[in-house]
Amino acid sequence: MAMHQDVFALSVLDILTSIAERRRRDEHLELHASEITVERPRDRAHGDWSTNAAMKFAKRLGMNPRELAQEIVGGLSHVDGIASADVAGPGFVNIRLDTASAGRLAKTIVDAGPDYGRGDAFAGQKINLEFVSANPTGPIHLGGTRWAAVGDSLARLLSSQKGDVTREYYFNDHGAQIDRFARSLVAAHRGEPTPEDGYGGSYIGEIAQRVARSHSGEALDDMTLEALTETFRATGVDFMFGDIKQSLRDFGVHFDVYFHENQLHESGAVTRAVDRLRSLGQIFEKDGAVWLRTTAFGDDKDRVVIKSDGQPAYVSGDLAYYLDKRERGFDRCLVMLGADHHGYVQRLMAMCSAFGDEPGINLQVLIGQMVNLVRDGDPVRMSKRAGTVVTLEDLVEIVGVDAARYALVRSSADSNLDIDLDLLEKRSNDNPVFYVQYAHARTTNVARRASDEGVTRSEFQPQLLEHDTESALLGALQDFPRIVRFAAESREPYRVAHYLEELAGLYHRWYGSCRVTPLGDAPIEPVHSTRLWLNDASGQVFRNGLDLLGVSAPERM
RNA sequence: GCCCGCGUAGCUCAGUGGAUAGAGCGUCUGCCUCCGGAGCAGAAGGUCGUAGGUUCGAAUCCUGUCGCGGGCACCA
Repeated sequence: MAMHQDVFALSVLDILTSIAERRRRDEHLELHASEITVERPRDRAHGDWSTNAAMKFAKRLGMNPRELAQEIVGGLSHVDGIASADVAGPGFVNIRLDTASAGRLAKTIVDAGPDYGRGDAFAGQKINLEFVSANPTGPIHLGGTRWAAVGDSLARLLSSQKGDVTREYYFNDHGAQIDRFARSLVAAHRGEPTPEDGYGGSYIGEIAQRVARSHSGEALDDMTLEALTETFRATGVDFMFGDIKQSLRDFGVHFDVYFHENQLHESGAVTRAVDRLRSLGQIFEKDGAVWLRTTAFGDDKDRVVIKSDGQPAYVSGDLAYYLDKRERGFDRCLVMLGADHHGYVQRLMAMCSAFGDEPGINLQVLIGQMVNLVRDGDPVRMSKRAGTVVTLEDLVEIVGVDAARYALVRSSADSNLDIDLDLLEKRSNDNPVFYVQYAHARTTNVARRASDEGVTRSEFQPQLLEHDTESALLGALQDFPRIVRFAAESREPYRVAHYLEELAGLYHRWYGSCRVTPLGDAPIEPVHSTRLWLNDASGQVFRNGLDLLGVSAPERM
């Protein structure tokens, strides 16, 4: 498929080079294709493509920008596929495609089908994407839900670019928070109040009952407190984790690997990681503890790896886990963390450097800001099951999977997000996700009607796609592969959602202006079948885009 | 005190140094005699927190400052 953008950039480069040679100023000039940007103008009235090359290079060529722009226009007017080029404003060059050249895209997309938008930007890369990783001490809260939606979508984006992606969940079943969870279960079982540092919420009672039922043949009451706590710990964690997995499945998110922290400690991986760092000269001992010299890599203080009581500190698990991922062959480890863990990032990066790896390449940490549910302008904090936090299940129950995933994935993770339940729940028809889904449903409906009336994709005459709304729609359709690639590279799935909303608007406008089935008894003409190609191409892009977000593309609504 | 993120329309948010700063919702006015009105056309609504700086050009980059959120353990 010819990428107009790239072709035009090369043409501009040729023109600039020949001007430079003519003016014998090439000895002062270094021209690189990467410096020339051919972009979509924000305002479509300015044309299909636009370049600011004249303004950027005017000084270096010793010309004024508009004069240079005029020369570029002269050169571009002979390029294949260009209908016209004009100088505008301070020296922009605006390019307009001829309609046949632009319209051929409709057939290209239909022929490519689900492959339209795929690329190979991440070909050959083995990527580990770790996300959610919520502790099995309670249901997944909203922050984890955001990561489930964003992480799953990011995995789809990276895969669409030929990345070899493994989705991984780090199951933290080792530390003190599990002890508190176990004590809370035991207290609930015995009808005692929740321990001061324990977990509240009705789910604790539920899990405690399920644990008791599953051990009904055994004499729980005769056990020592220690044995009882051990029983509730092991079985309770299993139940809790089963619930979490079920919630994620219901949310449409699956993981390839559930990695248990326990196995790092049991397999000696922690010791091996420390030994490795020691041999690299990054370890020292002080006050009876074993330290990692993270200050050598920008951390604000050194970190304890093995505490003076001989127990491994929390970091040691991450050291071992990272080394394990690298040994499993992942060149790129992506880790998604909530904003409440962002203080940890510098430490992780220092750790990566200590192993001799490159932070930002071999290890990248993505931080997501907090999510709040809001109703009537006030934060919603109560959950039926968990008491003080809102959970994934709560959100899905209220608004459904599609609306929940879409709302969480459509904003940049860098922003604190307030989700308005009034909007998602009461007026769900006006929700952006429905706007996009309806556009898709409309494409299938138009195709159905066309088929009933005898309009088929028998003819394709792209020069007939000449309406303003058609060139705007084609322009957006052509952007899709670029958007997908950019979203994957910047790890920002929300860009796909933003794009789809824009595309939906353009499609609806086109629908209002251009008919696929003729009015009344009017005959079926080539323009109708050609428009059916455009309609079906639009539907295909909606499907491909929604699929990248993990949101369904219904045929009827 | 130090570190990270964010301050853009009434609300929720886009805006990859470019042209008149955008979308959805909300408000107001039109459009169902034919492919689904969950739609379209139009109106109103902005000191891009604030003060400087860099640049031909700044919402965007830099510095200060104010506000909001989050974090600063031999806890996990």
